[in-house]
Amino acid sequence: MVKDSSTEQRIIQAARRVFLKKGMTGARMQEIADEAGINKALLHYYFRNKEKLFEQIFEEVIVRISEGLKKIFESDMSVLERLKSIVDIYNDILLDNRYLPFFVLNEMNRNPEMFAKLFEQKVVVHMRKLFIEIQKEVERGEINSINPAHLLLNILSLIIFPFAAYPVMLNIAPEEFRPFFNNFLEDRRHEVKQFITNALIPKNNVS
Amino acid sequence: MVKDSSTEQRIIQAARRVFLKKGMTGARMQEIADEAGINKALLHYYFRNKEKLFEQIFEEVIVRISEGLKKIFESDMSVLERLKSIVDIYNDILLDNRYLPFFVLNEMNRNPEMFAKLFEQKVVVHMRKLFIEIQKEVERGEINSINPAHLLLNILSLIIFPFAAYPVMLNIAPEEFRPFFNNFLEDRRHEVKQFITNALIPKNNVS
DNA sequence: CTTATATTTGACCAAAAGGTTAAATAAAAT
DNA sequence: ATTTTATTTAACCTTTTGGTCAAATATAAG
Repeated sequence: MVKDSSTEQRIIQAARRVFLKKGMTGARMQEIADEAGINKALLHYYFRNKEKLFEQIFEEVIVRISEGLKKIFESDMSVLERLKSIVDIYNDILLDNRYLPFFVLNEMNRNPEMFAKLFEQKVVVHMRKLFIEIQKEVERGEINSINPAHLLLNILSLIIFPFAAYPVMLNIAPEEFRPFFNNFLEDRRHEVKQFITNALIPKNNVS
Repeated sequence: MVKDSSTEQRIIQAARRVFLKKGMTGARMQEIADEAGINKALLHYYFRNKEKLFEQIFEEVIVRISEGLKKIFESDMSVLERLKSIVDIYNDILLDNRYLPFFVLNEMNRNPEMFAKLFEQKVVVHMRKLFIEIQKEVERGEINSINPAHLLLNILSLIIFPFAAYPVMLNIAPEEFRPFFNNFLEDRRHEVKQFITNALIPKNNVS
């Protein structure tokens, strides 16, 4: 007899929902069990403890994030195109799961070592390439002079942060300004690409 | 006899440290007591419960954040100057307390209503002004066309997110790239101002 | 000095939350 | 059909954690 994969899957899905929404410390095993429609004992039967279950979900998330980068680097594009692809890919991922930014930030802060370790193997290779490419592009005068580390973090910031801040922004925005927030997160894709293009293309380079 | 303000102050300082670092759910009353050099009973003698203590710290934080905005609006500047001032002021605040972004995001997510409510009274007035000013500036062609909501969130993202992401970035950055991360957070001030200036000043407007 | 008031503590309590166990049930293998 | 293995549960245990209390100590007032 084989372990019932549907129950295991239900648990993983439930854990994903709860952990993403509330983080490791905020999540409750009981809540995950309820969400999966089982009891706590069964939850512990499938996953020894909270840590183990969390790690599984966490790794899943890291994989999803790093796969995005990989995709970009398998294709053949200019730096600006690559950067725009990053925007597209991560905007998609975040639209698909709006709690991801909170989750990632939360865990970054709670356990930077684990985060760095998992991320390292999967992302650093690509980051290194991108760093070098950006530097070359700056030297060639194709884009404005900028420290690649700042540029990359600028882009990540522009994509990720708004997903975390959006619910609050919407709440505090007075009625009259609501129209500005229609379709807001979907529009980030376009807005961010426009913003970084404007910021990077040299002024004397008007086409 | 008057309540010993030094003990109360020590508690508040300890609570600030712990809450900011670990958030409401992650913080432990025992840890706050230890950090303040007292025991839990005394902690509860000064502050009825965790919620009350947390609210005090939380409000402090909101006040600090909103005071920054107020300062900007009491002075008389162009929109771009105002936006640059936001960068300066918040970069200072964050340099002074690097856990603030994590804290704010955490609480934004945990309790968006409370956040919105407290923020509303103190920030919305200024936000409304800035929205209108940005729109005017766009209409006059002084800056590139942009939805004010996106622009504001762009700026906040560029300032706030890197403080949360920096420790991890540093960890995963390979040795060879360490120089790019020297003085990183201090440089954000300059980098962000440059970036948004480039992004906002129209191309045909080279001075 | 004595009384009153404020401060501080150790010991304790109750609830929440993670985790275990033994027994029941279901499914597969023989 | 019977044995074996996997799944599921109710009840229970342990640790963590927020919170309380009565007693002790310090400080100020009369």
